[in-house]
Amino acid sequence: MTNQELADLIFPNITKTILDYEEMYPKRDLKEGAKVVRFAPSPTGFMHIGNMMSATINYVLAKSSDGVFYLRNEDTDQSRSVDGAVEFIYHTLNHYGLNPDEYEFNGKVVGNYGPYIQSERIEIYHTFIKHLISIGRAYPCFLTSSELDEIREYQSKSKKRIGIYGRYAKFRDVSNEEKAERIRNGEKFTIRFRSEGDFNQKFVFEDLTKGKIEMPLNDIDVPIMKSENLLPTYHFAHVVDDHLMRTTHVVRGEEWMSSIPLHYELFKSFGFKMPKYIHTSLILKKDGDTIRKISKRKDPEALMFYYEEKGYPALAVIDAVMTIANSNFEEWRSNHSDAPFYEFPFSPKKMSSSGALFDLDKLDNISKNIISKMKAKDVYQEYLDWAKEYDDHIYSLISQYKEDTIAFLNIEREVKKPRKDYENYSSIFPKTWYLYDEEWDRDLVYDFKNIKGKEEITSIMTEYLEHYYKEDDTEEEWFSKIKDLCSKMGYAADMKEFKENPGKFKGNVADFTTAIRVVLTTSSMTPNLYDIMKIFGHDRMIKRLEKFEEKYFG
RNA sequence: GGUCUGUUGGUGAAGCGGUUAACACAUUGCCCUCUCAAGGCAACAUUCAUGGGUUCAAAUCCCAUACAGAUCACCA
Repeated sequence: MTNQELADLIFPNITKTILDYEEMYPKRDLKEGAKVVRFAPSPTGFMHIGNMMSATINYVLAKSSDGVFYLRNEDTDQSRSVDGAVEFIYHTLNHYGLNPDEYEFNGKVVGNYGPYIQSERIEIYHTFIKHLISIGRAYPCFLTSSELDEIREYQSKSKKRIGIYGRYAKFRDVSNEEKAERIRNGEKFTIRFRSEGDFNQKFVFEDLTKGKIEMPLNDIDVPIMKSENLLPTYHFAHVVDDHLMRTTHVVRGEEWMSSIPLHYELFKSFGFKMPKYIHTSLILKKDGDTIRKISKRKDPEALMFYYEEKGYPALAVIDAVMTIANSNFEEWRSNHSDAPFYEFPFSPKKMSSSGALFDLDKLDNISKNIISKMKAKDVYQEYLDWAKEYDDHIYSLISQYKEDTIAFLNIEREVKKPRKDYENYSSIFPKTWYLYDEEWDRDLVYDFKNIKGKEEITSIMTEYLEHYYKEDDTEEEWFSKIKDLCSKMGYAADMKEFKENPGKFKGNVADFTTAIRVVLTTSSMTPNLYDIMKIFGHDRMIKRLEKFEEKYFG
């Protein structure tokens, strides 16, 4: 029995040839140097920061070369697939502006190289497997899982290399007649690649970030098709898909590095050119004294949900990821503060070859800078969008007090050196709640620092409101009045004077304004008092004073 | 155990045979200041995992050791 006959027996319904697919998916007509890249997650878990980094790098590579960025759903492991994972991937790419040029979602296919969902490509895989069987480079293998276990156990006990190779590849040289017989008897089988490599020979592989690496040739007969669902394994799908979709650059995690010898041989067996590879190092996490791979279970910040829930601006997350990917991104960013991130000249060579810790402090810093440069109304809008999704109470408050909220967010904004108070939208409310009258029902804690004596505080406030406050004072007028009243009541209006002679005064301007500030906000740490008073206006200040008296005088 | 990769301060890192070992974040201190935030100025690795070697000269080249990580599934 010939190999071709065996192939026909296994795949009787496959009539196309690999040449048919070559014609169906011709070389892409792109300009010289254009990169074709893909983001190819498997829906076995939710999108995490490592995926995000890979997607971002892919996007930059495609955009900066006028290439193509496509999305491929690697769903060949259907038993482990997680509900909602696919939706979340689309949502996340969209949220961060990493929209693919080609994709397939909810029955809609965009692009000429699909299907973009692996489970829909089964006929293609079978055609390619059939081809391999017909040329003697693949064969059905009837090893059961318990036999496989035995082999593995023996190998590890006797310290031999683990895997189905050489004499362990029991069905490699069994006659086609016997194989056909077993198939006709309904025996389950997997299709294995028939390796021709010699483990003692080396070849040189060039990774775009790690450089030249010497590796042994593959000699393992790996499964390329699973017996259960007849879907290909990752390795085989990678070769077929990235060839047919004309991928030029594969960006994937470092954990794939060690299957390079296999992929190398697989591509060679078809006579296909290998794409270029960028193996990215893992994102690590410091856990006490040890450093380990970031974990979806232990580290909330590993999953992309975290950043949306906290309300980080999408750009901040992208910039933080880019900073890890290429450390010179930061410098570029400071010189091109308004340029889209994909204009950054990303270089795979500049990627760190050791794993990086994802630094949340750094993210906060990047994010504070980004938010500080936004216009108040834009901050408000994003804050509102965030609240709508995650906090009904805040949402209704800030909708109701839109003008006040924007005015508050505008304090010391749009100046050369704007305030950097907020690292994300969830951190705004804890710092601004006192703006809203409704919030003053809570158990109030006033933090007065140096000013002691509630009568003193009340008289400062009363005095100020009755005789000094004027709605349309400029900031200069306002402050000189504060100083006047301040010295009239025995406080030093001038800080230097106070420092030279502290014993002469009850306190200084700072203490004096603290009293006002805390009555109005309960906090000694707020933005510019003048601006806050402007927002409040006379009546609300009176109300705040009443609140204060209620609390301390009953 | 096999195969690969990596190791520069608290973190991310620059560095590519001769540098006071950049820069950013964090931290600390001072200044400025109505508080805060910001800003300004400082401090923070005598040393580049360790041990050898090459060299007039090494974080940079070579070798060994240690440690860390990845992988060795009909998971991706």
